[in-house]
Amino acid sequence: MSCRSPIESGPPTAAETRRDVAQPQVGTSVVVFTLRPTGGAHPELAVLLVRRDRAADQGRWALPGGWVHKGYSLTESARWQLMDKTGIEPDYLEQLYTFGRPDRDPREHRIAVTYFALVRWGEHQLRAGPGTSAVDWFRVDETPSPLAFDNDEIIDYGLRRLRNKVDYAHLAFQFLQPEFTLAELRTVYEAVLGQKVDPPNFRRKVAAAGTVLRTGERQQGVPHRPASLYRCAISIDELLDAPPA
Amino acid sequence: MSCRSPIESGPPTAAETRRDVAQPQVGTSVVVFTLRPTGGAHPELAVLLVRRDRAADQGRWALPGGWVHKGYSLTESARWQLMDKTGIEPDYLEQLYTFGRPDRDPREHRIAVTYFALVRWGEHQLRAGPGTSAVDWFRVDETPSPLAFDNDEIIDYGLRRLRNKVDYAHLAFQFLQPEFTLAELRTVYEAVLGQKVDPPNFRRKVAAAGTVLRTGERQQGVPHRPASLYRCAISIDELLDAPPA
DNA sequence: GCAAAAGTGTTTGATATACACCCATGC
DNA sequence: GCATGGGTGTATATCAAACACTTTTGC
Repeated sequence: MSCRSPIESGPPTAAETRRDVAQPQVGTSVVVFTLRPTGGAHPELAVLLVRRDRAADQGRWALPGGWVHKGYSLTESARWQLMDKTGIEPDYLEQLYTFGRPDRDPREHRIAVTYFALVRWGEHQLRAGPGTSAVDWFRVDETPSPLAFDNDEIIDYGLRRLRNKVDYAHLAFQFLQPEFTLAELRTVYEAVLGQKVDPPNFRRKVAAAGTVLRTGERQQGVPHRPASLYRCAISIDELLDAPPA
Repeated sequence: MSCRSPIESGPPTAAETRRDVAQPQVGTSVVVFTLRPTGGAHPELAVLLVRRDRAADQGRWALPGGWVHKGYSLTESARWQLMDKTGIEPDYLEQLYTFGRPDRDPREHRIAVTYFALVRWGEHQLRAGPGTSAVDWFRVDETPSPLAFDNDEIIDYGLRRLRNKVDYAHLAFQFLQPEFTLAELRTVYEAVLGQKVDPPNFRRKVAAAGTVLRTGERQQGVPHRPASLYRCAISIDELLDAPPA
């Protein structure tokens, strides 16, 4: 218990500035979330996993990803690897964290630049790509344990980020159609946060934030008073992956 | 203005999963902040830069950093490169973001895993390391413009992160001795946030947060009522670089 | 009318801010 | 005493939560 420094481990090897020494491999991994209908009124938060077809944790489920190639940005790499391995092209993609412990992959030192992505349920056709024997969605609290490598840790972190950002930022729209009711928006919050939200207070909150606009249209064919429809009032470009804003 | 997707750029080349294609180089860069006394009552926030001695933006000031070597974690790499290039061994080191646009370095595609670090003024001896002709501190709002590569952008992001975390987390202690007065702690906040803070309210805020403890000792030799001394009540281990907590 | 969910209003408490005021020390 | 900053108290505004209540639709 101290506020001072615990200097860790020992000094490095001899030549530290030489660039001819071997570097770790670099890859991307993506935590893709979606909101899956349950039949009931409460959709559930699900994460996308692929079943590994190759050595090192073969048969285990893992996050989709792949290598980073020279000449392509990290975002491009993540997007393309995700498309290649799973068939999914996400609208929203944001960098999470970069994992680089030498022992996180048993074969060799491999750095993972991780992303998290949000997609609407049903808009994407799953297709298992090279190196994977299956692709599927799993409830975030029911992933097949243990996942490959340090992927449990990465999902935990992605989930934490999603929960932190959903109310202050405007990620919830990524799970909905362009027009939606406030009740639908609220169920997104509830599924992400894992708890009930008071409808009247939620209404005031989003109204005060100014992130939604009434379209003037109303819901139709429901066995109760029809709700007003809304659109999001902000551009996705305002919150895309750029970390420096 | 849309909440839907702007799919960017084109598809990748042919074989996406081959690992024998060239990968970008991987390095770390560190944004080191300190609180530098000014003679007056208000210390100023300063950032550490090195003058580049080699090709590609030679002569420009840049963030200290270097390559990542196989077998060492990213945190270790950042810490060692910082020690090697500047002589500084920071207590607090936290990952910021990973920059990887292919054009961020004119020579070749190079990924930068960036960190930010906090050190106490006067505790470290600056020493220019290999590849650098000088090391020095600069006020955050008076860095020699333009810095090398995309380093201005990286510093902006680090500063934003520091400002966001200083009040809710407990980074301010990293700028102070183990025992300090609340006035000293307040000047840290003021220097980081760039604005005045009301002393009575600040006192209540930190008291309510429970992040400080009275030592029972008091200031001595000041030409006014002596202030109580405090220690931080939390371990640095609780907030070190681990992103997943 | 009744059920069900939309939508409005009100009360309450917690929290942030502004600022008046007293306290303890060196000179 | 007086100046200076340490430290306390208090009034106000703002915001969040809880919940009673009214409205509008299908049946």
